[in-house]
Amino acid sequence: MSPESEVLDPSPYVPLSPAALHIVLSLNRGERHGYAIMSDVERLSDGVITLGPGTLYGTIKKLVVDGLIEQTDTRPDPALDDQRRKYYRLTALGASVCNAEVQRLANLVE
Amino acid sequence: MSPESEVLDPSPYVPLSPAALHIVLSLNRGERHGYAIMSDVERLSDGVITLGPGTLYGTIKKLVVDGLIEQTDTRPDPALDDQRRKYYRLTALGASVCNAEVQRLANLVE
DNA sequence: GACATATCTATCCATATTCGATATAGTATG
DNA sequence: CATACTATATCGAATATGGATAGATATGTC
Repeated sequence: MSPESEVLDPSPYVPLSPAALHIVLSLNRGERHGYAIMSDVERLSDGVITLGPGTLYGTIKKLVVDGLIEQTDTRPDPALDDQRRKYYRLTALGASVCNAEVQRLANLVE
Repeated sequence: MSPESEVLDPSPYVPLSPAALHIVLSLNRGERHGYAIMSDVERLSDGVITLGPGTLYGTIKKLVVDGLIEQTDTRPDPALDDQRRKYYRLTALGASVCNAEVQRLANLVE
């Protein structure tokens, strides 16, 4: 077991709360800002899952503190950008936790 | 749309809370009493999911009130029984919600 | 430009959910 | 009987969620 794989051990973070799971799954598809995550989750779940602002920004803050996601410096083309936005991406740890959660859920549904 | 299928509409109950989901999934495999549900969930999740007594019995009570599960009258062979146990099974509504949840999670993990 | 509307982040509070401690009692084993 | 395990149940603390509200920026339209 290499030191790196120990650092990336997802077990302390699984299971994720439902909100954290959906945020991580959305970021697993690519970098996004908060509001885009919310829209993404609602669209992909056909409106079944709706993250209120309290849940969205509160959970994002917690995921940053836990080191599962991080804010990015890179901004898109200024013509498409919006200065209010904060973009996030999965960390290596976050990707590890995401994979573990997907595996757990896949087992759950057989 | 028949009246029956409207009555069994799972949409007001999805998504289930994580604890409710695991209890319903366990009962989908057969009738069980509370403590057996707890052991079942822990075993099937390789110890990742542990339902404390507060979560277990509190969630069972809520699921009964909502009509997703119901207590059974039938007891097993007295030699194998334990009078303290309360056995539960899914209702038709509970089975409908279980299917909807499994479908939702399957979509989530692609 | 002026104006209304939509986007975007954020906090607050009420409610819902979960965890762990504690309690009580039946059952099994030696 | 004595001990450990099984089984249900409640309580309070901690955590998670939803909805109201706010305020700032961006976009569309006249």
